[in-house]
Formats: sequence, C-alpha cells, structure tokens
Amino acid sequence: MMSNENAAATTPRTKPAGLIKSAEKLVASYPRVPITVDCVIFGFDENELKVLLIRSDLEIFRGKWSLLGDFADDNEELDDAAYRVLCERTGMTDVYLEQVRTFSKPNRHPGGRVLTVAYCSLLNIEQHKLGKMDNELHWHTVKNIKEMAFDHKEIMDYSYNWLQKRIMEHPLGFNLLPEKFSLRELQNLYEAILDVKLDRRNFRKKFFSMDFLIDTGEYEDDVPHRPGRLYQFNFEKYEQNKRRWTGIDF
Amino acid sequence: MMSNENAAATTPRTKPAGLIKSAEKLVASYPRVPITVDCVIFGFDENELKVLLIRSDLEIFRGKWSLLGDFADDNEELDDAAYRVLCERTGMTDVYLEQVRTFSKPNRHPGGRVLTVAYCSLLNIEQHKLGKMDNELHWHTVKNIKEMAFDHKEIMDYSYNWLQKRIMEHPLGFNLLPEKFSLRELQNLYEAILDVKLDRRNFRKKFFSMDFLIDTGEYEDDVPHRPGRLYQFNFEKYEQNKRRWTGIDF
DNA sequence: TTTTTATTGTGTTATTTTTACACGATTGCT
DNA sequence: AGCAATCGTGTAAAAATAACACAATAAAAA
Repeated sequence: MMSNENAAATTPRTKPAGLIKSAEKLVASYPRVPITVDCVIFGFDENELKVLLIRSDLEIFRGKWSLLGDFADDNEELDDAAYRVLCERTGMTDVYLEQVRTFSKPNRHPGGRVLTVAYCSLLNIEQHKLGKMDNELHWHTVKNIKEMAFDHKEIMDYSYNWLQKRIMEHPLGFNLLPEKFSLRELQNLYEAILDVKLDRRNFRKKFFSMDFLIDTGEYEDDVPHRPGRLYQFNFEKYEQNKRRWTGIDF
Repeated sequence: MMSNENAAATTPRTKPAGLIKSAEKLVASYPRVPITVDCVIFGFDENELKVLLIRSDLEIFRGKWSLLGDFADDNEELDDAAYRVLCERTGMTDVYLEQVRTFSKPNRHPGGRVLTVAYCSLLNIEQHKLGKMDNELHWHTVKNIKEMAFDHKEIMDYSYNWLQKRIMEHPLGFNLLPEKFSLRELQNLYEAILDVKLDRRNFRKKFFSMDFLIDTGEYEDDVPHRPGRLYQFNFEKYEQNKRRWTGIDF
C-alpha cells in the first residue's frame, strides 16, 4: 500500500495502478526542509534609499549584517510570517509587504539546507525611529552596502531591482514618505529608487495628470528656503481607478 | 547551550547573550515543511495559448486536472527540481523556465501543509507531440479551464498573469513558436497571450524596429493563401543588446 | 535692512511615439 | 477564370515625451 503510493509519487511517468487514497501518507513521504522568511525593509531618509539590517547572531558571520528574518512556524502562511517578523522588529503593522522570490541554493545557509522566501517591505522611517534597545538594528544606505551574511546581499540586490520595476507599475513610493509631503520629496524619492535624474517640471506634470495627489493647502515649515506645497496621496481615488492605470513611464 | 541558541533564534528582539556557534544546531531547531515545485507549462497551438496538465492521482481529486509537480529532493535546488519535472514529463531540456511565486496557504494540500513553488515554462508544442503513453497528460486551452486540483487554478491564473507582464519586457514568446515562423504566427501568439487585438501594420513595424528578427528568405508552404515570409529570432543580437532594451509596448 | 542663496511654481515648443487606416499583389482553391 | 484569404507596404493625425528659463518667495547671512 504505502510503497505503491510512494511509487506513484516518485515515478509519476509510470501510470499508477490506482488512485492514491491517503493524501496524508503521501505528504508524510515527502522530504522536509526548513523555511525562513527574510524581509527587505526599505526606508527613505535624507534623500537616500535605506534598508533596515540587523547584526548576524551567528559566530561564523560575526560583525556582518543580515536581513530581518525568522523561520516559518508550523502551519504559518509565509505572508503572515513576514508580517510577524516585521512587527517583532519594528512594532509596525499595516505596512506595505509583498513576496519577492524564493531562494534555494543548497549551501546558502552554513547550518544546512534552508529555503528562504524574500519579502519586500516599505516603511516610513519617521514612524520608526530606532530606540536604544535596537542597537543591533541599523538603517543602511542601499548603495553603500558591500557585503552581508548568508546570501543576503544577493537577496537585497534582487529585491532592490524588483522594487525599481514594481514602483513603475504601482505607486508604492508613498509608503516611504510622511503622510504629507512636498513634490520635491516625492521626486527625490523616485530619483533615489530609480537612480536617475528627472526633470522637475515634467515630473510635476506627470504626477498632477495622474490625479491622485490631494493638495492639502499647507506648506512646508522646516526648510531654509521658499517652502513647497504639501500633498497627500489619494488612496481612495487610486483604488477606484487602478484598473485603468497601467503605470508610470519616465 | 542549546536552549540559549534557541532563545536567540525565536526571540530575536532580546539581545542574545552571545553569538551562536553552531549553525547546524540552529537549523536543526527549525520546523520543517514539505516543498514541491509545480510547473505551469505553456504551449501555443491553433492560435490558442495552452497549458499542459495531468490528471490528479489523488482519490480526493478524482478526475480533476493538476499542474505537473513533484516534491523537491533533499538538497535539490528548486530550479533544478523544476527542470527535472519538466524533463521527466516532456523529455525536454533546454527550455525556458522561470520561478514565478511561492504558494503557502496552510490548507492548500489535503495531505497537510505543503509549500509549492510555481515555475513558468514555455515550450514549442511541435516538439512535444504527446505520445500514447501520455494518456493522462493533456494540453488544455488556458481560457477554458474552470477548475483544477489543489489550488492549481489559482497558481495557473497567477502564472498566466505573470506571463502577460513578463512577455512585455522580455521576448519569451519565441520559445513557443517553431524555429521559423511568419509574422502572422508571431502576432497571433501575442494576441493570444495578451488577449488583445493588435494592428497588423503597427505590429510589424514594431518588431522590425526592434531588429532581432532574421529574415530567412523562405516562405510558408502549408497555408491555403499567399504565403508569408519566415523569420528566425536572433538570440545573439538580443543577448548583445538586451541591456539597452527595456521592453515592448503595445 | 539689504543682499545672497536655495528652491518654488509655471508653459511652450520640438521631437518622438503611437495610433488609425486601405489597397494592390500573391497564392491556393473551386 | 474567378474567389477567398492573407501578404506587404506608407502616411497623416494625435498623443506623449523631452528640453528648457525666469520671476516669486522665504530664510539666512551680511
């Protein structure tokens, strides 16, 4: 019985004698692998794209930085695990989070085979000033990161690349800014993420024509020059129109 | 010792007393999960986008169709597992294959928790005529599929969606066509995948301007009307120029 | 109080890209 | 010989993008 089921599972080219009755037994015969989630948490500060890293607690990676991760609990959906990690580390819920990719090189973890599923998260740095307790946590400028623990540099690079694409088809950037922001801040953000210079007038035209900025009527009050108007992102309007919207093109 | 390591792993917010010396022991403490790969194998025939499915061998899904999948072996990279599945089922190597996404709903498999990593594959149906032995394998028209085993309908829909996007930024479509093809065939393919009607003259203009079609000088000889020229995809030229190329836009 | 510095807000024009659209030529079929 | 189907081709209008400059404002420095 049991062996028959296994045969059907492992050599599926051969037509099985009959159908498998016990899905449980089938699954029980599968190899099992430890799974982790790793969050690539991006923030934006001082006109630079940052990523939140923690010092590795593995001796072998002493002094190196790593992504925020944890193993997935039994029966925990991976999205939930990623939200959990995010919440445990930053105290924030309700943040942008999306699955990016699964990494599976057999030797990516020095302790043996571990799969990891990378998640990309964007959060507003203002709402997450690091406390004293977090002395092993640090915001790093993405462009300056040279080396990391595990294959985390590869994961970070992949996620950054993913973000560059994703932001062109989905207005994620607003998650990185304070609730009210000037168009300069918005443009700086796009320039930092895409690593390009954009024309100010065309940038404004583009965003106004997309028509999901709300003019608050307020102005910046913390800049040493003529203050700009402050805007909010119109989530409602975006949700209504997102079917029609196919993306930004610079 | 051991308990200390576990504490560091499970409650990382607390600064660990010291570094973890044994990565192996750490990994040994992680929960383990069965992993499968599922291949969404697209083909193109009679102007329709098809997907290769197999009858489920689980009693509970009697008569339902499922994606081609298998569990990932110990220490097998997932990409390799996907290629293996593809090769076992179709006998083909050297085909287009790319990871799409990991699906992890706790109840997606009736036998207990199983993660699956979806891969998208494109292959030329001409080179894979189904043999008699494959009576449990069948090409299905993507648009007509209503219901599948497991969460495979969801995976298929996601992968189809993924393909629609991906084909706009990467000329994958050529993998679905014979080596030599007419522009009509190429256009039919794009129309089928994107589910749109395109203007014939503009379509030609677009592709010629991209400049990676080789004119073979030959003509179709199996059509009941004026034959069209046959072209080949210039992989070499595409590889050279792909940095500059940012995608198709219709 | 004046000047300097930095940045805001605003339109137009040239260029490129996209779209819409039609007809004579060629082949196989009857 | 005539019909049915598709091939191959170009142009003009419309839309999107790119390039570009200057007066107005606020704070900071002189």
